[in-house]
Amino acid sequence: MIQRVVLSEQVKEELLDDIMAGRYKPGDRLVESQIAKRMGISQSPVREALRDMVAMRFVEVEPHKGARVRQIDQREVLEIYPVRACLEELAGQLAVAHAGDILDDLQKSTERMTAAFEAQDVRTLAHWDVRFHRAILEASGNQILIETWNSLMIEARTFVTLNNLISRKPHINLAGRHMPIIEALQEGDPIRCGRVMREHVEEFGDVMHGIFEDGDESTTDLKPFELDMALPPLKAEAG
Amino acid sequence: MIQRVVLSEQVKEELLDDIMAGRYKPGDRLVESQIAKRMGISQSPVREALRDMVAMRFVEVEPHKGARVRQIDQREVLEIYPVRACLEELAGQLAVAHAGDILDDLQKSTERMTAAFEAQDVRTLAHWDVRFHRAILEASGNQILIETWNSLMIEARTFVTLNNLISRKPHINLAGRHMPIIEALQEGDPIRCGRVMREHVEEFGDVMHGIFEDGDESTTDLKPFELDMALPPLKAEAG
DNA sequence: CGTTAAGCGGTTATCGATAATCGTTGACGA
DNA sequence: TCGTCAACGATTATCGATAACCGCTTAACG
Repeated sequence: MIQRVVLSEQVKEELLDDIMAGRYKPGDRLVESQIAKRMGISQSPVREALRDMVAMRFVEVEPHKGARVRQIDQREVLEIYPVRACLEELAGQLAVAHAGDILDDLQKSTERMTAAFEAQDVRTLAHWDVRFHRAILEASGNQILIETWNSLMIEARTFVTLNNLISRKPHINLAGRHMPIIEALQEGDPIRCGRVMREHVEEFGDVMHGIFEDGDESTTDLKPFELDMALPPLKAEAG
Repeated sequence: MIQRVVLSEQVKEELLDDIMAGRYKPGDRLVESQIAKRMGISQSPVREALRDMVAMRFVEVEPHKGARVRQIDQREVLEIYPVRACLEELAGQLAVAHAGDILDDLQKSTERMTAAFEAQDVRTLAHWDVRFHRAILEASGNQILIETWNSLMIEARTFVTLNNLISRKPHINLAGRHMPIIEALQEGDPIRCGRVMREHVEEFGDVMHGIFEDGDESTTDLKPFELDMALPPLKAEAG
C-alpha cells in the first residue's frame, strides 16, 4: 500500500471529514476494528487517529469501551464565547504591532466572506471567518496564545455555529462586523483594538444566545446541537 | 502482569515522573522500544503514552524520527502569563457567584503554601499554588474555560517556574499574594475580583521577567530553561 | 419470580513480529 | 580532498493474533 504520509494521519483526516459531513453523528460509536476493516488497514493506525481526535475534542473515549463522536451541546457553544472574547482581546492588543503584515489578508478574507454570505455558502463563510480571526491571532506573535486559541477548535465550531446562524437568521452579515476591527488595527491603538475584538466576539456570542433562547424557552439545559444538513465535501483552499 | 488501570496510563505517569524529576532532560530522546523493554511491556502502550504526552505538550514527536522531551524556553515561559492573566481574570469574575463553595479550600491552600514556602519545599509549594488557582477556575463554572486553562499545563510549568524563582529569589512569598484574591471573592464584586486575579498573574509574570533579565542581558533569545536540581519524588496528596 | 453467576459476542488493550524509514558510515570515483 | 551513494544499524510505523474486558443474555438457584 503506497502512502505519502503516515497512515494514522490519513485515517484522521478521513474520519474528520466524515464527522464534519455528518456521516458520523454525535454519539455514534467509532469501532476501531470496523474502521480498520473498511479502510483495509490494521487496527493500530485507526486507534492512533482516534486518540489524536480525542485531543482535538472531536471524539471521546472511555477505557475498554471505545470511542464515540463527541456531542456538542448548547452550553458548550455558549461557554466558548467569553473565553474567545478574552483571548481575542489580548490578540487584538498585541496584533497592533504587526498590523501591517496582515491588513491585506484581512481585507481579502472580509471580501470573500461577503461573497460567501451572499451565496449563502456556509462552509466558505466559515472558512474565511476563521481565517480572519486566525490571522489576528497569529499577528499577536504570542505562540502560547495562538496554541491556546487553536485548542478551542474554532474551525469546527464556527462551521457548526454558522450553519445554525444562517439557517435561522439568514439576514445577519458577519463580514460587516469585521470592518471596525480592520479600522482599529490601522489606527494603531492597542487598547481600542483589543476592545473592538472583544466586542465583536461577544456580540456574536449574544446572537447565538438569542438563537438558543427563542428556539426553546422550555428546555433550558444541554440541548444537543445537531448538524443535519446535507453538506458538500470541503477541501481545497480557494486561492 | 496484574494491572489496575490501562498500561499506557501507567507508562504515562511513570514517564511524566521521570521528566519532572529530571531523569529525562529536555531534548532527550524517548525511544519506544527501549522504554518498552525497560518496563517489560510491548511497544504499543509506550507509543500511546508518548502520543498522550504530546497532547500534554511535554513531548514532541517527528514522524519516523521519534519522541523527545520538549524544551521549554524563556519565551514560552514568559508568553504564558498574558494568556493566564486574561483567562484568570475571566475566571475571577465568574467565580464570585460560587465563592462560598471554595473559600475554605482557598484558605487551606494558602496556609499550606506558606508552610511549604517556609520549608523551601518547591514541589509542595507548586502543588498548593496550582490548587489555589484551579479552585477558582473550577468555581467559574465555565467548562470550556477550565479545559482551556488546563491545556496550559499549569502544574508542570508552575513547578519548573517556582523552582527557578525560589532558587533565585528565595525571599518572595507567593502565598501572601493570594490574600487579596480571597478578600475580593468574599467582597463579591466580580469586576474587582477579576482585576485582582489578573494583577496577581501579571505580577508573577513580571517577577519571572525580571529573573530572566538580570540573569543574562546578553543572550536575549530562547535560552532554554533547565531543571537541574535533584528532586524528591512527588506523589500523594497531603491531606 | 427476583437474584446471581456463567457464558457469549463484540470490542478494546496488548503483544510480538515485520516492513518502512532515517541517519550515518565508509567505500568509491572525480 | 571532497561529494555521492549503497549498505547498515537503529528506530518507528504497521500488521495480525491474542488476551482482557464490558454489557447482555440466560440458566441455575433461592
